[in-house]
Formats: sequence, C-alpha cells, structure tokens
Amino acid sequence: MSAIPIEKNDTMTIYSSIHALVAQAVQQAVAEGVLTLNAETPHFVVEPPRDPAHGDLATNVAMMLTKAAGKPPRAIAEILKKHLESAPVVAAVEIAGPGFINLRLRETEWQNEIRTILHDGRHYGDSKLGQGTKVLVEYVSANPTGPMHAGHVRGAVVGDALAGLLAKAGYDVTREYYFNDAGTQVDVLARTTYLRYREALGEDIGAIPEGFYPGEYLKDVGQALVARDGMKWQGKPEAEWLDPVREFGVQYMMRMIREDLDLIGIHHDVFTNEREMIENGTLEKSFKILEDKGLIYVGTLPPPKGKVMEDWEPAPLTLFRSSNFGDSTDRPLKKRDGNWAYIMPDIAYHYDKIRRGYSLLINVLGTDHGGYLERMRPVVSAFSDSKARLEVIFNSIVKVFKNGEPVKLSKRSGNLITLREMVEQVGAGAVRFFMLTRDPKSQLDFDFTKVVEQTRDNPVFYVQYAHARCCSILRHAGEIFGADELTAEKLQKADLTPISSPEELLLVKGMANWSRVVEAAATACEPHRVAFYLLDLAALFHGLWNKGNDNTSLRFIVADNKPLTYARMALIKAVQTVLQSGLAVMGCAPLEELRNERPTDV
RNA sequence: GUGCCCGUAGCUCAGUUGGAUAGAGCAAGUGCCUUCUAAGCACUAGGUCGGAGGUUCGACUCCUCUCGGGCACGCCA
Repeated sequence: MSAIPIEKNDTMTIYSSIHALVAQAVQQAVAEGVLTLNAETPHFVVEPPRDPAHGDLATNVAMMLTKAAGKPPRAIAEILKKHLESAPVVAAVEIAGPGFINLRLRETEWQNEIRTILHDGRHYGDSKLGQGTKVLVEYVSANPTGPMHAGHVRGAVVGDALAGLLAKAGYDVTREYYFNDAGTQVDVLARTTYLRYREALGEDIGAIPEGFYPGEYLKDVGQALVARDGMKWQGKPEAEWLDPVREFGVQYMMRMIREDLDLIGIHHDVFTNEREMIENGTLEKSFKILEDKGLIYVGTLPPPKGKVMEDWEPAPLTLFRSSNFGDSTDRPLKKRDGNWAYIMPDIAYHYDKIRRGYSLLINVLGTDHGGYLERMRPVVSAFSDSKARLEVIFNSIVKVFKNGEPVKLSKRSGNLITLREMVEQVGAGAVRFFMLTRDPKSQLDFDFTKVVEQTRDNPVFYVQYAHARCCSILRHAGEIFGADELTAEKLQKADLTPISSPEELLLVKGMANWSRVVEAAATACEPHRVAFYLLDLAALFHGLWNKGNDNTSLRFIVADNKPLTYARMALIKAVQTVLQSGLAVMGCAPLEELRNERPTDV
C-alpha cells in the first residue's frame, strides 16, 4: 500500500491538511474497490477530541459515511484506518466508540507548528473563509446628541472586534457609522445649543426646561458657537437660527464622539448620515426602485393586534409589500399626511449599502431594537434580489458597578458614566476585553473594581499576565543567549526536538486551535469566543509554568541545558505570538509587564 | 394576543454549529513559595443541561408542545 502524499499550501492548517488526508483515504479506498459509495462523501469534521486521551485529532467520517457505504461505521473505520496509517505524518490510528477514528500525529508535526507560528507572526490564524466577501459592519451609530457613555460601549466594542475578526477570517470589511441628523432629536440638540449659546452670551437661562438636553457638555457647544458667530443669532427667530445651529451642534457632537471612540481605539472607515441620504436623492431613488419592482401599493392596514390604541382610524396608505419577504405585515412608507414614514431613511440607507456592493450587512444594536431585523430584512432582500444577507447582533445592557454597588444611570438628569471616565479609570484594553467576556446576548456587569483586580477570576488580568510572563521569560533568557538570538526569525531555526513532553505538546495543540476559533467565531459573528480562547490558552500556559514548581526540569529556562532552553524559548515566543494575535483581533494592546502598571493603552 | 432572545453546578458563565464520561472561575475542602513573578498551580466535592415528547447510530445543540424570565410589536421616533 502506497503512502498518501499530503498536499500542503500556505493557508493550510494541521486540521485542514488532515481533513484532506482523510478525504484522500476515502477516495483511495473507493478506487481500490474496498469501499463502495452510492452518494457523495458527506460533510465530515476533523477536530480535537474533547478528551486528549483519545488522541490528537478525531474524525467522524466513518459515521457520516454509513448511509452512502451501506456498512456499519466501525467497519468503514477499519478500512480507512489502513490507508491513514500509511501517511507519514500519522503516528497511530485508533477506532473508538461508535466509530470515531482517532489520530495521533508524529511529534515533529507539532514541533513544526511552532515554526509556522513564528513564521506567520501576527498573521498566524488568518483564514480565507470569507474569500474577500464585502461585508459592512455598522456599529455605534449613536445620534449626535451627546458624548459616548456606558450604554454605547458594549456595542462599540463588539462591533469593532467583530470587524477585526471578520477581517482575520478573510472578509473585506468596512466599519461604518450612520447618524441621524434630520429628525426631531437633532432639533432638540439645536434648541438646547441655542439655549447654551444665550447663556454663554451672559443671559440668565435658569434651569434647563423639559424637552431639552440637560447635560453640562452642551455648555461648551454654546461657547464655541459664540466664539465662531458672536452675537449673530441673539434675539433672532428660531426659523433663522435653527438650521445653522443644528449643523453646528451636529458637527461639534460628531467631533466629540469621534474623539471618545478614539480613546478605545475605534475608527470607522465611513460615516454616513440621514440628511445626505435625503438631499442627494438616494431616498427618492430607493422608493422609486421599490415602485418599479411592483412592491408599492396603496392599501389599508388592519389595526395592530394585541395593543390598545384609542386613536386608531383606518386610512389608505402607501405600503411596501414586505410580507413578500417574510415580514408579518406590509409596512407604510408614507404617513397619512403624505410625509415619509420614519423607516424610509433607514430603507434608503440599506439600499445605499446594497448599491455599494456589500453582500453581507451586519448591524450591531441593543436588544431594545427587537423589531428592527424583521423590518429591515425584507428591505435588503428586495433591493438585492435576495442575494445580500442582513444579520443583526443584539447586545444586552451593561450594568455598571463600583465596589460591588450598582451605579445609577439617569439619562434625563444627564448623569451618565461616560466612555472617557471608563477608559481613564481602567484603561482602554481592559474595557474592551471585559466587554467581550460574555455572549453579547447575555447581560454584563461591568464593575470598575473587578476590572482592575489582579486575580485569577479577572480574565483581563489573567490573559495579560500570561503575555507579560512570556515577555519576562524572554527577557531573562536574553541574559543567557543575548536578545538578538531570541527573535522569531532566529528561533525558527532552533532544533525543536526537545519539545516533546505531553504538557508542552498540549500547549502547542492549544495554539494550533487558533485558526479554528477564528473561523468558528467569524461564522457565528461571536467575537467573545476569542476572549474565551485566550483564557483557555493562558490557562494552559500558566499550568505549564507551574509544572516547574514540582519538577525543575520542566522550567522554561534550564541553566545547564542550553539546547533545551533555546527550544523552549521558541515555544514561549510562539505563545506570546498567538496571545498577541488574539488580543489584536479584540483590539487590546498586549502588556509587557504588569507589576506597577494598569492597562492603559490600546 | 404575536414575534425574537434567554433558562446549564450554590453564584457568574462557557460549551468547538449533531459527537465519546457536559466544562471553567468564584464560593467550600486539601496540598504546593530555596523559583524565569505564588498577582499563581494541582487535587476533591458539586448536574434530571427548566419540563415533556419527537427526529437518528448519537441531542445541551435540531423540530413540536409546555413552564418561567427579558425585549420588542403604530401612520409615534
């Protein structure tokens, strides 16, 4: 029986190459007539078994083939076993349980994985899963009426990390911010700005009345307006100042928001706004397109169910046939008075996204926007002829704590925990990491005290500590070898055969999972999986470190054994690299030491 | 009334898209500092995966029903 050659290219991982090997084994068994299939080989997986005692890799291929082959899974596994055993990278093959094929690879395969990590550096784990698909991630999108506060941060971080994750997974990502500068909210902004403007000119405005924004931050805007325009608007009727003051306020707020976002390292590629959508005709055009597709008609909707509405009166309205695309009802695009309904700018905006060629649209929103997905999916389907896909990442609220006590937030009084405050107190990296330590759908408690705690149960610290330890070890080793000898380039050439203990290889296998995590997390649009992966990897590393307590020969630096130590430095450098790669996806800066420092920078 | 989300150890949460004996941290118990950082590590104990059916070689995962909690459900914005 001839050995099966493995075709290997740059983007292949251990898992994908073994997957290919298994597929080849199936083909070969068929070619030799020992296996007959009456259907295509179904989708099977090659993955690390839950229990490491089962081997390095496991595949369910035999169980998946039972129908096509008309044989019990263990019989199929027996046939494939013979083929797999002949592969040079395979050390052992076992059949277990209902028909799993467990593979053990030669140690050199794992040692080579260390070289791959050192070679790929920050690009280790990159995937071509997305195949360059154009994806637009829209996040933050807060209206320009105030600074970023705790309520915005989670969505901002989740969106940004998701964008980073999709980029790593091979998508062509655009980070976009959409703001509403044409509705009543920005009119309130304009009126409040005008009030603060009069205040800045020395008028006594008293308390901020109901229906205005109470926040102190608008005093600055009033003063800035005085600085620019002087007394130009004083005593003038609203009709004269409303437009220019609104524009001034919006620009001021957007500048402030961008500065806030910069504090946690968030920079959108594109800013889009509602006014532009209306003024450049996109809105009219999107309506026309729906009309041309025969999706607009005039009709009367039944009253909404399950909700008492005293003022309900049936009336003929301009409707969009969204029920053609799975919506529970058709939607009015114009109000009774003939003006556009409020969803129309959103519709226009999503038309614009499609027009720009995106086939995957992702919006990051709070769970309180529950109805959004049902309303917008039909829109996206209509404009793209069902070719583009809209996904919404809903994230739950963040509850803020200090010393275990909940911090009361009140938007009405303008008493909010600002993003700036969070970053100044715990550091940008910690804010970002912590926001990603939970599935977005579940509620998150953000405790200022816990985030900076240097203990095992603070995931931010635990992962950073692992990275800092790698740095520390390499610093110490530099005294033996000279720092010049510990670069990734030099370490790649090390003899890695000393890396052979089960504990060390377990760590390497953990690192080899990185690309699988990238792909799975990107597919699920769940960046928090990266945080959990890093936590796992850090635990493996800390565990190995502490093995040195019981057994000095397992310490990374063994003074009287330079070849061994040098090989282990390659391992440490690899761990450092993977941690950095993961932190980079999350947008957190890796820390080189923690002793007297807080995470401060992005 | 309808739709979406959640329900996993005493607490806070993961669970590799259907795989083998369901995992971490905290809290409880035990052991480990002559060290490259004990800011930690190892071990013990803890479960009817809300409940009941179904699909199949195999279900925390998919389907139906059901109970409990959250969020939505206008021509308002």
